[in-house]
Amino acid sequence: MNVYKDYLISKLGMNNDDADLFLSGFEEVIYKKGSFLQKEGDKCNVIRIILEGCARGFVVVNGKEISTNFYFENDHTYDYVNFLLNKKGTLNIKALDTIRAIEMTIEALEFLQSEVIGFHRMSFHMFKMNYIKTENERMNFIIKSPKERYLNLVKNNKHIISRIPQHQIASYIGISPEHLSRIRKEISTS
Amino acid sequence: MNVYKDYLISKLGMNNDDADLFLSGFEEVIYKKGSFLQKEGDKCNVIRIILEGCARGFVVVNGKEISTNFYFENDHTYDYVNFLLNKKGTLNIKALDTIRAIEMTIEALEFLQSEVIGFHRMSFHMFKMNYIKTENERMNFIIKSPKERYLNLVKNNKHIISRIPQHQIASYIGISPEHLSRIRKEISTS
DNA sequence: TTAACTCGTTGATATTTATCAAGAAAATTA
DNA sequence: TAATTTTCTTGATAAATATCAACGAGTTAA
Repeated sequence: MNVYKDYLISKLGMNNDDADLFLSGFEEVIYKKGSFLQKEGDKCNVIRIILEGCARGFVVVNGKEISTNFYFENDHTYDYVNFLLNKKGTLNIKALDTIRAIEMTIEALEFLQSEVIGFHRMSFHMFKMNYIKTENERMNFIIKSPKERYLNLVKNNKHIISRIPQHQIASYIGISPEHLSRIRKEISTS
Repeated sequence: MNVYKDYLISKLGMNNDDADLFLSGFEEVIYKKGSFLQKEGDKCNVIRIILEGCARGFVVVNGKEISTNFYFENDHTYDYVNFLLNKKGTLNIKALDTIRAIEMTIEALEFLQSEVIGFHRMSFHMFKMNYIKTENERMNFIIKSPKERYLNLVKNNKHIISRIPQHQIASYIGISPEHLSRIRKEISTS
């Protein structure tokens, strides 16, 4: 967990003791490549942070898997929307590599948040960062063409380009795998 | 401001005194129809809550105005993403009606949030609700067709359908005004 | 009241994108 | 290594969507 502790301290500004207290609520878990971290219909009652490996969030529409998120080191993987709405999860999350993660029940997290104001602030902060990402992606669907959305990933999300299969990236930016292939060809010959 | 006070108490669970304290930081402002609440490049240093009327957020791309948000009673209209990133606003917000709103500097808000833990929790809560909306819209771009996105508005956002001109709704769901017109025709004859 | 403007619709056409089918290249497994 | 599966590419065609142009109905403003 030390990698994540470093992240809490250096990136999120926690002090050493708070970081230890926060991490004490977690348990380490391994997911094998191809296994599910979460299936559609599961209750979302655990928060999960990836320490190593990456995962893909997807929904199944007309028998096809459509990617909605990718998760990497230090990312949270839980279905926050359905947790907030107290509904069952609608998301599948599958390991693309062997994953090492830490997990805590949401009840434990909420207790920490209510007892230690620093945690509450930190949760809010992490949430804001996540919001910025989501809002930017939403705006990109309104404003940009598929080609521009792809170039945006190339520029700002190299980890997605380098670690995720191309056909899964395609659905993430809202196009077919064939079309993404042609967009890439067009880019490379210009 | 009493309408918004009722909203704070009944919908967001604040008590009477906290609601009064919160509202004491605000000043009431009127915007005439067609005027700008905010222009691209403005510093985002004020939070604004609409009491009456509605407004449209848009960006200009290739000389065309593309709608990115609509704001109604009780909505916040500030450019949160650019505020968080400490950048200049990228959004234009224009009054579609005469608007009555209340405004507070962000510094004043942050002071209240740091002094009164209830405000901090409330801010987080409002933020979460906003996040759910944004994330759902992002997912709709990935998963749903333009027709389905429009039907979704008809079902869940009647205030948008009834109060916003159709060609502005079109860009909001990522299509041309002509295409939305044809989608509507198709729906009405089936 | 007339003139100008906004809004929605429709048709013709061009462009973009999806779908279907096949195969090559790369990675994984037996 | 051979076999299998996954991934990516390409071509042909179909479907979806944008663009351009025109028009009429309402609204707003002079």
